[in-house]
Amino acid sequence: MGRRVTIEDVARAAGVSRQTVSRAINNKREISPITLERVMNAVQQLGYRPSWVARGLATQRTHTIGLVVPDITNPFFPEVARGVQDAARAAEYNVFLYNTDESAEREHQILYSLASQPVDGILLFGSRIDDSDLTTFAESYRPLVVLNRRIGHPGVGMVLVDNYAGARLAVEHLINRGHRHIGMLAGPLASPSSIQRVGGFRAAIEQHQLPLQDSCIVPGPPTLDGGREGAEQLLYHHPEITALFAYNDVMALGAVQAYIESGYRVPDERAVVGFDDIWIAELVHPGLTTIRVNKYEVGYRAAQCLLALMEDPMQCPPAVEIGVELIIREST
Amino acid sequence: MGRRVTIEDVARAAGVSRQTVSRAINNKREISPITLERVMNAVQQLGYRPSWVARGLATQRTHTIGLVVPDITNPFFPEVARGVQDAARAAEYNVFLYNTDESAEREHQILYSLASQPVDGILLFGSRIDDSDLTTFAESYRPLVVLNRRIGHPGVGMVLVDNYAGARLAVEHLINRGHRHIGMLAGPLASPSSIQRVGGFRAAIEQHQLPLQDSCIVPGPPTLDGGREGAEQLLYHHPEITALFAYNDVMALGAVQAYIESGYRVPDERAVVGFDDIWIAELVHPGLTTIRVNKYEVGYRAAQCLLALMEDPMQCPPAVEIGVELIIREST
DNA sequence: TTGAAAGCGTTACCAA
DNA sequence: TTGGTAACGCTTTCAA
Repeated sequence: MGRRVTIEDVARAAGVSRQTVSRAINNKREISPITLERVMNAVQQLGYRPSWVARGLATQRTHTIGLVVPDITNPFFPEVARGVQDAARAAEYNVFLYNTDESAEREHQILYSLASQPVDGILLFGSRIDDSDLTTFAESYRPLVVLNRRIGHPGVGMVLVDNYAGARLAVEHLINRGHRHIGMLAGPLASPSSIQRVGGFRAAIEQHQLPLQDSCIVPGPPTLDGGREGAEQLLYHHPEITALFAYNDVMALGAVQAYIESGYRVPDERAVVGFDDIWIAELVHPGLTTIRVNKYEVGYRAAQCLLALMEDPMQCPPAVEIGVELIIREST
Repeated sequence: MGRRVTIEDVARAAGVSRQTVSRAINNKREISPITLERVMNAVQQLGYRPSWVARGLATQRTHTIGLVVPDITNPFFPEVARGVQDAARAAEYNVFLYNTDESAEREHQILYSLASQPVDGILLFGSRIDDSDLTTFAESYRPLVVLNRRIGHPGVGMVLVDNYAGARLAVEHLINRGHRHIGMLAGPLASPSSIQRVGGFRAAIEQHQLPLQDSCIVPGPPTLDGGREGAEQLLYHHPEITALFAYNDVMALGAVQAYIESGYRVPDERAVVGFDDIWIAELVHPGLTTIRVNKYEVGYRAAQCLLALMEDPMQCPPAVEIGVELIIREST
């Protein structure tokens, strides 16, 4: 292994000062072509690679961002993460990944620990802490971009998926298909996107003057089992419900399973529409009708917003709006 | 925002030296209970959080590992990543995530850049560079754990999925089902796990003295389209083939789609078995017969191995062996 | 265009 | 048990 090659070694080899080496490798142009070449040769020769840690300490910037998601195994997030990575890579940033497991406490821990971590900015997706906590954090902290939350604060960026419109599209589609008793699997109660989707759901139902009891909206974890159990519960308490709008595709898939296991045919007897349009939505049978969200775009644009914010931390960037689209398949 | 609270501020507030503060926050016990308490009070009061960057520069360790995967949107990897994250978190390590896109060149870039990055160790999954490059890298570098490669080098850990046995299990299952003309979708040629799976495939075929032409083994990207195209190609050139063993579940799913679109019934007329047992394998219709790999375990144990290696970088840890299991569903 | 000196915030080493 | 001083490897500031 040997000792690390430092800027000092390069300086000595090239017969210049450390500072000159620094200028050379950072493309400052207050340097003569001849010295530049000499330095670069020495860099090559010695295989010098500047230390990001030392540089980070000197500049107070580490070229690193933290990506916080509920759970990377939730199929919504890998694509988002991919978008983030690609945007980050283009700007030569590294990405730390953290999972909160939908736990506000865990999220707190991570956010708190990130304060001493070498990150220049944070991407917070699927946040479960409450608004006041988040604002406090934003105030004491560096640039931050949040998903599906309105935080009007300098240095904080927002990416907003049009959950409300998406939910309405879903419900109206079900109504068009002739359903009059529609339930909802609401997902995690603490999730802003859940609140927004429930809002759109209610609005559409009311607008069409359909019956709606609160007990027709059941919360649950955004997982296959969460969807299955929610559907079973509704089947038991509200057998009149013939169609379900699910918080996300995974829950929708669970619901379809529950229906089929209970002997119902989908879509003939029971219909289900999901949200997100994860890649398997078109592979399963019946194909899942859903609201498409461009997940890669969510990640990519969030990262871009963060990068801009890190350039100028005091700005209030406009919210990044992500549109949605109804994708009709066989489950409705 | 204000200026950062440093160890100096704490020292002043507590009326001790920086060194004493350092001892206090690092739980060294060469410190009297009274001073410890005084220091900790000051830490609380000022909201002091040590800087990982400064600490990293001083200790030459950043408590960070780099996780390199081909593509986090390939459904094999989120679970692996999750295992890594959980193991890393337990040891208070951060995880950088990088995607190579199955490109050896890109992998090179990442590995090379990681040399100046603040990581204490690297987890390399789905590597596509050749053995000599990898060995060179391992030599000049810090602890490293690779998946599905035998690199006998101090400081390098190995996690080996039993691809060979898995492939044999798959093929023997197909043979038991009465198939005599079996093809393989081999996945990425440069992938060691592909080579191992092809090896197991050939061995099983030969042992049962079944016919096998090289053209019955077609490579392709490990994606849905890769599987679909591979299956179509085989359908065209080798219509006698009634069963397919696919490099992974995603390709297998693509193959099933291709068959169904071409009017074949699965499993009655054509059978397919995959590899990995990703979560949707049991959701699709027909459910996919596959070889189960505990992906979370792969990540978790790889990370543990790396953590041990970072404690003692010169050891040659035993390879971590990951067993596999045949899961029979409706596609065969 | 170049170089010297002073940080950046921490820990390591040695002396008190 | 404590504190002083010197790293760690780089950039920034200012002077030449």
